[in-house]
Amino acid sequence: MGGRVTLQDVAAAAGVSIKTVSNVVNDFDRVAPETRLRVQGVIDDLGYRPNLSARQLRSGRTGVIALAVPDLAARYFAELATAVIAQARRHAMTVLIEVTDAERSAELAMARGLGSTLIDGVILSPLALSQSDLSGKPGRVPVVLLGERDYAHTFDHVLIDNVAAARDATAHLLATGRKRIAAIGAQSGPSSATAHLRLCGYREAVHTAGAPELAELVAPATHFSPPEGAAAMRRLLALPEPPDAVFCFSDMLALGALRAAHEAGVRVPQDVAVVGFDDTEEGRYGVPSLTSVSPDKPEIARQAVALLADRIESAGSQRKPVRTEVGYELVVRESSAPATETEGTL
Amino acid sequence: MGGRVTLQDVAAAAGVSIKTVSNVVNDFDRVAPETRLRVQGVIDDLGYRPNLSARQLRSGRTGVIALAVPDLAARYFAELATAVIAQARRHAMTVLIEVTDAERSAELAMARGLGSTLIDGVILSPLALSQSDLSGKPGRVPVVLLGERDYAHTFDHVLIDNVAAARDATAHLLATGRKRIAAIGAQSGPSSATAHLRLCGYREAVHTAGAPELAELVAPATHFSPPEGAAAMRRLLALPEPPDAVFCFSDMLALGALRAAHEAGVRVPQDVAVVGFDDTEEGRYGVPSLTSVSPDKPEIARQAVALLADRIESAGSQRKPVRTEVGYELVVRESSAPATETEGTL
DNA sequence: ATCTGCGTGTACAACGTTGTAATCTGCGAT
DNA sequence: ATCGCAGATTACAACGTTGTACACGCAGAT
Repeated sequence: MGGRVTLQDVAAAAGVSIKTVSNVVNDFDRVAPETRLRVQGVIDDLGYRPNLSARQLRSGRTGVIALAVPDLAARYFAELATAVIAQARRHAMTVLIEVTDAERSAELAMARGLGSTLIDGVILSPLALSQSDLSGKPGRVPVVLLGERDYAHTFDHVLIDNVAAARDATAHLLATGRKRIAAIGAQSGPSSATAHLRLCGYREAVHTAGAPELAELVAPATHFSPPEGAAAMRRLLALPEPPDAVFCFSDMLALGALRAAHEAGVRVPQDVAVVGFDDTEEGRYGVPSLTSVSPDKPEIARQAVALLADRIESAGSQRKPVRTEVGYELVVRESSAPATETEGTL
Repeated sequence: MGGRVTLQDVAAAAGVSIKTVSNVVNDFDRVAPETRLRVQGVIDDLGYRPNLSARQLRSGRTGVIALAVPDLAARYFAELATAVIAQARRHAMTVLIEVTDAERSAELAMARGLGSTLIDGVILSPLALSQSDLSGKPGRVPVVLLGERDYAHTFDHVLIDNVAAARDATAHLLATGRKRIAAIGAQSGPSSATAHLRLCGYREAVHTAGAPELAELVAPATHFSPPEGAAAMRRLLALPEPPDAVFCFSDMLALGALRAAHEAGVRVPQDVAVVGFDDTEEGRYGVPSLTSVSPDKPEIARQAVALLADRIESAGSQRKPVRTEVGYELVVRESSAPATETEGTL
């Protein structure tokens, strides 16, 4: 089993030429059924496995795609990665995961197709990239972007309607009778498409409801992490008139916020309702369980891999970039239940 | 920038032979300083990047290692993966992540070095593999195992002392005055090394303290997931004499247990203390925050990558497999605070 | 002036695969 | 019997890289 078996070896053992074996392996049609059977037998016996390097060298393909995410430890991306790996398998592709640490340079490098030469394409989840970073020429390899607005139609692109989702989440809080809705996760600068879109949705909902939009209720966060969420929540709770609901731009922020509320002796959802974004498993099993916007991750993965695979197949053909929108859902759990109904739960 | 630049192109532009460029790229010594400088300049100008496929085809290396984990969405592995990626970068290697879904066949395939031919080596975190599965011949590629007992010294191997860690965790609960300590996460069958070791540690501690060891207090769990933890906790709480402390074999189990306790109106840590294992971030930000055994993940990653890199470098040389033990720490948080001290916190 | 030797640089082959084009076989049609 | 033809198989080259072996030029030694 140890030493590599090559086409050469199989060919010798089967008494045919290398190319015939290659044809069998690749399921080409110009092979007589009986030959095919015999060769296949030898392949199985010897345990032949094609050398991907040689294959790529010849054909330009490796069957490996890269998934570039800001942070793998962020549950959302771990779940997304799992979904992408599963989808890639269905396309007979392997996934190489890159962690960009949300650094602009790293994301840019991936978008340009640098990184490993081994990859056929990239699925990139940009956090730090601005629109102008990507508007330029596409790089060496096919790229599919995830989760942002369409970057000047330069790349294929899978996203959810962040504005609508944020609006729905905020509207839900208003519908449960909350009046002072805060937002956690605002980010300034051009590099923060996601945060910006969610903030827009939040504002739209607040505006539609005729509620006052107070600058003091919009809390910034540099990272979408629990510590940032906790810090922001502490600031909000320290206000003279604290909010009675908080819409967090990610579940990690929300978990931090829950934590801060707990420490401050503020009850969730009785005193303040909390809604997150991403619907990660830790939110589902938090105490209280977290209401959250749930993007359809499997569908995102399916679309992204399909688009990338298509782009790879038809290399050269100049298909126009596609923008695919994927659904989401607001999953209501304890953290935003109307104050009256929840008393009994405890 | 689009079309690939090859050694050929650089050589032509610099007026030297292909091999000389290759020598510059690989930092060989048979190149005159001035030539080196000139060639390097052209390389930079043209943006040459070596084709890894061709390189491997020739030299047998890709600079890509695989990390095979049971489940990427499990926070522990996501954090571990992040650490491994960081370490690999320091060795100029890229990481390809495989998800085995804790399936024996998939783990076995990785251990045998199947999967992609592109990889130079594998770091495998086995869950379902039994000792005998691995005792056989090592496969095609170097393999480093994580987190289990030493498999018959066939492979390099990085682990923490699971028995001691579990013993410490349990002893900690006993030290805070708990009497009836339950365990969640027991698994039967030969394929469950981790669970088995942690159960041993738990038993040792209970035994040492002279406490009665009750079979009813040991709850099994097929997966280390929140739902399983919650189900187990519900069963324990339904006992005529429920436990006053629970040692969970993973943080995910513990989070489920916390959840179940909350739903049952049982207070943590006042009524029942909970300790987890893995020290994942969601445990740290849970309510209450989770006491947990914290393996030194960065060190695990460092050792594993170093061992693998060494094994790859010295291919052929028959260095004996190494067993490296890495430290851990019990991080005490709210979920196991002595009942008296915590009253004020709420 | 020739030889030796060292410091540089180069030609060639090979890694395992696949696309192209050529060859071979057998069979029906002429 | 010969030709043509289609199906089946094969030879060859090439992908980009690196190890081996050799060639070149120039110094100092003979």
